[in-house]
Amino acid sequence: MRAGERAHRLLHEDIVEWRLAPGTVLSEVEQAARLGVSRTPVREAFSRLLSEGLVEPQPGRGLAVSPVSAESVRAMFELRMALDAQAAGLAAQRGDAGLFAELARRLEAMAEDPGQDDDDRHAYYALADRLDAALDAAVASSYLVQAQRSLRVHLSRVRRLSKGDERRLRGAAAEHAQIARAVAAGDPELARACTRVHLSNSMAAILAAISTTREEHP
Amino acid sequence: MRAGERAHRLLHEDIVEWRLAPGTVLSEVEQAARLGVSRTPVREAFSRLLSEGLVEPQPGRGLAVSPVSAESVRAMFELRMALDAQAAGLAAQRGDAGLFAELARRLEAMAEDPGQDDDDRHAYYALADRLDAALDAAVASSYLVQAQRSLRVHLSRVRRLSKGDERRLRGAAAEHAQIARAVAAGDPELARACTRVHLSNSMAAILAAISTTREEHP
DNA sequence: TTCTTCCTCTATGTATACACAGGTTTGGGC
DNA sequence: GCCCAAACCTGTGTATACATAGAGGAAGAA
Repeated sequence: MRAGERAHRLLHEDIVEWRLAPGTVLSEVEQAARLGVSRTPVREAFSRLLSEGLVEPQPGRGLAVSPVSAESVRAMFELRMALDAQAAGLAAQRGDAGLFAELARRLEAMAEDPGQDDDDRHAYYALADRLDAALDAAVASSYLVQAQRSLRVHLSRVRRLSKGDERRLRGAAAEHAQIARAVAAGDPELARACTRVHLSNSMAAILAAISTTREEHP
Repeated sequence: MRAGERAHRLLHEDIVEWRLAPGTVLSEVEQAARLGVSRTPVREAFSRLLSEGLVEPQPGRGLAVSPVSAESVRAMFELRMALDAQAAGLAAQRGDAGLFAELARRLEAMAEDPGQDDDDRHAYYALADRLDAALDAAVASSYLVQAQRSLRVHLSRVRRLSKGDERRLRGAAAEHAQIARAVAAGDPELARACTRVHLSNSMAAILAAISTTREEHP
C-alpha cells in the first residue's frame, strides 16, 4: 500500500480512537519517525486530515488534533439533522420497500430483546450500519452521501463517548426500526420526523456522556 | 504567498471559471511548468482539489477535471436543499431581525427595479452574497456552514451556466427578499419553505441552461 | 530583577533526484 | 502481414537536501 495512504489511515484511526487526544500537537518529523516513512507522505496525510477537519493548524507549532466540545457536538448534529432527514425523505420516495421492511423487522427484534454481551452489541452496530448503507444506496445522491460520509468521521469520534450506554441502545434500536418502517412505507414526512426524533435523542445521550466525563476529569 | 497555496488558487479558479473544461487531464509536471513552481506545491494543490471534488483520479492518466451533468446538478441541489433550509430555519431562530429586515428591504427594491446593465447585476450578486454571509453568521454552526461553503464551490461552477438570464434575476431577487423577510420575522417554517421554493426555481433555471447548452454543442 | 535584543534551534516550505509502475510503440519472428 | 515481446517513455511515489521563518532562550543593559 502507498506510504501516504497508510500514514493517513494510521493517523486517522489514532485520532478517531482517541489514542491521540484532542489538543495533541503533531509535527511532520515526529510522525515520520513514528510511522517509519519520510516527511513527504506524512505531509500528504496531514493535508488530508486538515481537509477532513480532524486537525487544525496551530500557528507556529504545526498541527493539533481538533478539540471536541459540547458546542461542536451541537453544531455536528445541526448538520446531521439536515442531512439525515433529507436522506430519509429521499429514501422513502426512492427506496426498495422490501429491503427496508426486512431491516425494520430485524431492528424491532433487537429492540425487544437487545441481549447483553459484546456480540449482541456488535450485531446491533452492524445492523445500524446496514441501515445507513441502505439509505445511502437508496438516495443515490452523490453530494448528499459524500457530506454524510465526511460528517460520520467526526460522529464516530464523539460516539465513542456514549458507547456502552445499555438503556440508550434499546431506545436507539427502536428508533432505527421506526425509521426503517417509515421508509418502507414510502412516507417521506414520517421518515424525516422519525430521523429528527432519533437524532435529538442521540445528541442528548452524547451530551450527557460528555458532561459526565468532564466531571470525572475536570 | 506560499507557492502551494497560489498553485491551488490558480487551478481552482481555472476550473470554476471554466478555463479548464470538465474532462481536461492534468499532470503534475505540466502544471508545475505552467505555474512556474516545482512538483511539490502542485502535488499539494492537486490533493486539495481532489478533496474538494473538483478533480477526479483518472487511472493511469493522472487527474481529470470532474464532469458536470444534469444528474450532478440534481444531486447538488438535493444537498443544498437540506443545508440551506436548515440554515434558514436556524437563522430565523437566532438571527438579528433588524439586519435581515434591512436586507429584505434592499432586495425588494432590487426585485421591483432590477436595472439592466452589468453594474446592476453586480450589485444584485453582492447583495445576495451579503444575505448568504448574514445567514452564515446567524446560524453560527461551524459544521453546517463548512458544508455549505464546500458545496458553494461546485455551485459557482454550474451557476455560470445560467448567469445572464435576466428574467430569472428578477424572480431570484424577489425570492431572496422573501427569505430575508421570513428570517427577520423569526418564522423558521416559513424561512425553510421560502428557501425550498427558491432553490427549486434556481435548479430549474440551471437545468434549462444546461439542456440549451447541450443543444448548441451536442 | 526585569525588559529587550539577538542568536540559535527547530519547524515547515520548496526543489530535485531517484525509484518504480503502466502503457505504448517498435522491432523481430512466425 | 500480423502477433508477441521487450524496451522506452511518461507518469506518479518517495526520500532527502536546502532555504527560511518563527519561537524560545540566553545574555546584557537599565
